[in-house]
Amino acid sequence: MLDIALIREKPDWVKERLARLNDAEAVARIDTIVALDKQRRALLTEAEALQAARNKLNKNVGALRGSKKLDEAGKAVQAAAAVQAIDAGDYDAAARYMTGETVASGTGAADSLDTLMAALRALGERVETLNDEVKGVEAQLDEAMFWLPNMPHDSVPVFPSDEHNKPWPAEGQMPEFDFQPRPHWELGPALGIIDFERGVKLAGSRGYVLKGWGARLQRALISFFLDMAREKGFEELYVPYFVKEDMMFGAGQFPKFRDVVYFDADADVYMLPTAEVAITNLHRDEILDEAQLPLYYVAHTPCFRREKMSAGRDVRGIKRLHQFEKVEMYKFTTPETSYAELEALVEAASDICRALKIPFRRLEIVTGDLGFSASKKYDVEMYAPGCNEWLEVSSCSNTEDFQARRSNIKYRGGESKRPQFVHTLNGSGLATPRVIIAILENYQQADGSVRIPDVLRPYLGGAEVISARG
RNA sequence: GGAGAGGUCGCAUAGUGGACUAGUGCGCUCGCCUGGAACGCGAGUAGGGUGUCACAGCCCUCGAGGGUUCGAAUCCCUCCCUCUCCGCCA
Repeated sequence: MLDIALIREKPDWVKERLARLNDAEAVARIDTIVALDKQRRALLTEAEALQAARNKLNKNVGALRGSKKLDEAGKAVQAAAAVQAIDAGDYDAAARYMTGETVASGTGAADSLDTLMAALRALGERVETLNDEVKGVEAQLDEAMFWLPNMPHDSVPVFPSDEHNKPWPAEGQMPEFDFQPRPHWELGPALGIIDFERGVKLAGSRGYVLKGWGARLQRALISFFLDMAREKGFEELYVPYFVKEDMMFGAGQFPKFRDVVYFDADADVYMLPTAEVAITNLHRDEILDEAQLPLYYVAHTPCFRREKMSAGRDVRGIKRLHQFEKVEMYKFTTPETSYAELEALVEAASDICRALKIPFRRLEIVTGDLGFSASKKYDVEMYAPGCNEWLEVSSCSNTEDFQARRSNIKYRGGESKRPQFVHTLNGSGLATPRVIIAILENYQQADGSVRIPDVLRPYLGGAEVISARG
């Protein structure tokens, strides 16, 4: 969510930023938002003035009805005058007649008090009508605001699409083979550690089963990832794998990416497409102390994605799946430190690649490929020689206060008066089974066996090689 | 899943139709007192919206949403959550 006040004050500046995303729809939305905001405030002024009048008159009517100074005839006279004032729109005068502060002249009919009640009822109904109008406009405004993507940081290269994402120089030793390296979709089944046929039998397209060393390798990786993060100060979390709808809005998945998630209509909950959704909302509706920041969290969860948009793409192997495992690192920070924290986050992901001794590179994401929530984003890609691809194993983003606004997460600074929004960052550290692809393809040997990276051996009982013999 | 009790300010509690402009205690902050502290005394102590140069002011929020009423923390309905007991269960 962007700041409505910023849009109100500098619509053209915001448009220019959004234009960098190559998202014409987002830019066009600004005019709609400005108009709705204006309409909302005009209605609100009117509604609140009337509401204030109603509150005051309702309070005074009790005083009039219960007045000991006035007899019935006297009350009728005051009531009649009050009704006249209300009809004329002079609510202050009406209030004074009702308290007896202004003594009315003339006569009052016997039913003047009833007439006054009716006038108050009518006033109440007008307030309700106006409030409904305000709510209607607010709903439209919220809808428009929720569809608006985040603005790119000034440092993000301005290009229209992912073809222009800027790779940094690769790090690590590129593997050299004296044989033709095989892709993982051959190695896995040959080793008996990936079973595609039975996976599809169980779950349909993109289903897979990891067996034996495949399953153990994944479990080892997850433990290793969590340990790496913990050593860097991330607190480990175990979170729900499904969340309520508001959480999906809070993290920026909804409304735009509604069709990528699995939904339990009966319980009205959504399966996580990433742990980021759960962790973002961990501190929803909270005001944190500045002294608590930065907060570092890490969680391992499965991730469920329908991959509707990419039906037919990457159907081979275990690169793009409906279900995969990911260790997610997450930070809540102050605005001052979030960009330094982003660099540290990418380094944390890179350190895992270094420890596994797999060649990797950082990809600087351009404006046209930033996604919905990020202000700035880096991907980390591992090289896979078998399929000759760079595999995205991590994506690290600073969303600035975009998610914090949606989830209402603030902090109170030392001296500062008003709570302000935190910045949130997320980065995979890392995702599997993609890392399994990289291990199989980088560590394969001529006989089809695969060496186990040194750092994982302690997690696998000291084993050094995975071979078809088991 | 069944039966019952409950959800009010950071925490604890009061509040059964208008005086609630939500009281009190604790906690916290500031001041006075003190050589310094404790005690005591005094003041302050939510969030959001609107508005303003900034204040002020006004509006909303007592789990959520509806309803009754001139007026709802308070009465009615629906839902959510928590607790106790029972049943089932890794």
